[in-house]
Amino acid sequence: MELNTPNKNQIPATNPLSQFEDSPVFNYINNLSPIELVKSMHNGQAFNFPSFASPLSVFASPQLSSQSDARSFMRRDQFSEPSKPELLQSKDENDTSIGVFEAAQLTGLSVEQSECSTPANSSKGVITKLPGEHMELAIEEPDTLKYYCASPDDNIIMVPLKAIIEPQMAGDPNERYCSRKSEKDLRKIGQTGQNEDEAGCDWVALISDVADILTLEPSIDEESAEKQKMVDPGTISFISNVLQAPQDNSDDSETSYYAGSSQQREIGEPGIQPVESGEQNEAHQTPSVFSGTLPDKPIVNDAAAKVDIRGKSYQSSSKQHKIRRRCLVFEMGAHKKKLAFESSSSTSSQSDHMGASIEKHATPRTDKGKTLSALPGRGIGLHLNALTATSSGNAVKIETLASGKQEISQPPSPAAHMASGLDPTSMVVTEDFGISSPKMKRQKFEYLGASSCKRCNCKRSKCLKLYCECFAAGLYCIEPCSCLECSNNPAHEDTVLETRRQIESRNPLAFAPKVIRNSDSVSEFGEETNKTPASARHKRGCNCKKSSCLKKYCECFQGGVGCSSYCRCEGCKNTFGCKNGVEENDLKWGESKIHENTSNLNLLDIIEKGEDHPDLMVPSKDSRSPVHPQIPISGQLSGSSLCDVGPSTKMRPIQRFRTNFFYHQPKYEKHLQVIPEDETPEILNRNCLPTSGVKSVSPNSKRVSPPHHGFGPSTTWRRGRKLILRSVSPSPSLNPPCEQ
DNA sequence: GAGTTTGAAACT
DNA sequence: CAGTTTCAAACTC
Repeated sequence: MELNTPNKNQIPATNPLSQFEDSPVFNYINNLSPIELVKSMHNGQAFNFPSFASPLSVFASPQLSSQSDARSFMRRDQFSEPSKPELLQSKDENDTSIGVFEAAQLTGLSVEQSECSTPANSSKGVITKLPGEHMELAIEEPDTLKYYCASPDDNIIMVPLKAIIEPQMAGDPNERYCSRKSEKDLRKIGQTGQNEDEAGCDWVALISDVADILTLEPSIDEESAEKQKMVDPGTISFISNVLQAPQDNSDDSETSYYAGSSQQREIGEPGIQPVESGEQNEAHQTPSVFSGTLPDKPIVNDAAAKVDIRGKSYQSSSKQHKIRRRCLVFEMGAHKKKLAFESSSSTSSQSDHMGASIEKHATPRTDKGKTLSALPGRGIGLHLNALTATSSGNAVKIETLASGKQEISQPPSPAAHMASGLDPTSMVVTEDFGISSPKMKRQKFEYLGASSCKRCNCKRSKCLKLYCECFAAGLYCIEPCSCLECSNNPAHEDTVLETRRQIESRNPLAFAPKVIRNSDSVSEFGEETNKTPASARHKRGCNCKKSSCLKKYCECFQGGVGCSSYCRCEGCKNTFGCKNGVEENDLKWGESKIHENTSNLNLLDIIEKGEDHPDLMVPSKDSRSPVHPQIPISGQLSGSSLCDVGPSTKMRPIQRFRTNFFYHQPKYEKHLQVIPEDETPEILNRNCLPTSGVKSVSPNSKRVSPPHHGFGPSTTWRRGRKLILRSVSPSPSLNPPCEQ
């Protein structure tokens, strides 16, 4: 996060941005969210993440607003000549700093692209290239956003933002160089707080890649674009689109997949070639990773744009639906790690953390029915959900297979670490398709406990129910699966999507990560919950009766998290600590012991729920209270808190997003799935209610309902909680670097 | 590998 | 919403 955080002080006085900073717009934006505004803005701005635009849509009528923004963007784009003050002016004119901002950034993308592709004439690049296809693309994005806004699948949207940006920060100098050409312009356009030169460069670079795709790829046919527009959101989210990240420079063309519709486009990006480098790849990885997990279309798009990767993309000759199964597996063993990083051309850039890398897998792998090469070492299964718990700064590795499959490597989440006792730094998440035997299958889950690359064995569900781990993970079944009559495959995509939709309609969180980190939700509010050892928990909690939560029957246990007050388990002996952990930790911090281990009701939990439970923020139909207690009572809300966002969500979409707990999730993690799908907006809105307070517990359900107004005992508790939290020093392993 | 246990998911 | 059934993973032998 540090990297991402723009440091104005570091900006040279001569930096052109300084002028920009003086602008009212800049100030205004800055004021909106003092903390990391820049970052968030950028993140949210990611052009290829239509979902970002969704802030508006999320809170209001996504479609309209999205399009509106888009149009505005287009107009602005035309206006926005890189070097012209007009941009600034337009911003000033613009009522919304954010909306404009986004537009501006989008424009910036175009600009960047133009310049990169045509260095000679940077200023003209934008206009000259916008027409035609580019324009369409720009417009199209909004549409996509629209879908995302409405789709429950949005859950992941926020993730990519940081993911992308941050990696970019460490981007390749070469790339920066390219970006720099237009950097100045970009800054004028989109720069709000990102004054830091390097950051700016990276950011620009990121955009530029996207822009490259948009502008450089003449081959993109309109038809495809149209189809994408038509794509069902659910489809997008479900399908495991994969970014192809060919890293071989030798590859002349790169393929991007518009997974959103399961359709792919082939995009040649010669212009990006120079940029491709290990670092570059690294920078791009993150997005890629998320793309796989997230609602696809936007991300994929982005991924395609960003991921200049080597490795052959999985292309379909006839725009077939490209669906790939993605699996995340922790690969244990140093050699694996080494492989992962060495193979990637980029090992380097991320100074303090393992570099993310995209590597092409030498051994071709294929989708179900084809031979898969086994990876060396023993893999630890990591469900996508597991990513949610990953601490920021951890390297993410995406391994793109020749067949189009991707491997995503990522250090295990804290929870996983806790569960496994493994050194986070020694682990790499790798997709391992080679594990097919039951033994191996089990091994996958050994440490993380999170579901990982699933290989189901369904016999009656056709792999279209949540019983099926593949389906539940949003993956198509692949060869290693032993399922019968499987319908969870590209051939039945429609069915799969429809089923998914149905399930989501029943339970919007059905495909959400089962394990979430508390810190995610709370960080927003200035809490340090993530510093609590037991910072992860199961979304719904378990209901174990006989396993004492000590076996993998228990989802909490399996997920490597402790049981929480959400659990209805009996005789819980979960060693990961949540229930116990909370108690213990709190006690350590001086809080009086309030609850029993197995107690279903405990004030700490209640409090914790109120503060830490993103998952509490569930759809209205969920019995759990969505109200976030912290806001009203604590009075500690940061300026960026949800409440602060204020009524003008429209005006400040990004800000609003920023306040979203998702947004604050550590860079590479939670976003992927932690982000609840549609409910996010609702949640946020509710959270803003000033009346929300500490939740009351229902003995039976262990669910809490928000007290209405009033600072009763709950307030006290809450306060106690806060005090405790403040006094506690974060656990390094669990605490991602402070974003600030 | 077969059978049992377990608890989530689905159903009523 | 609670109780029951179905299901497949986890587990045991």
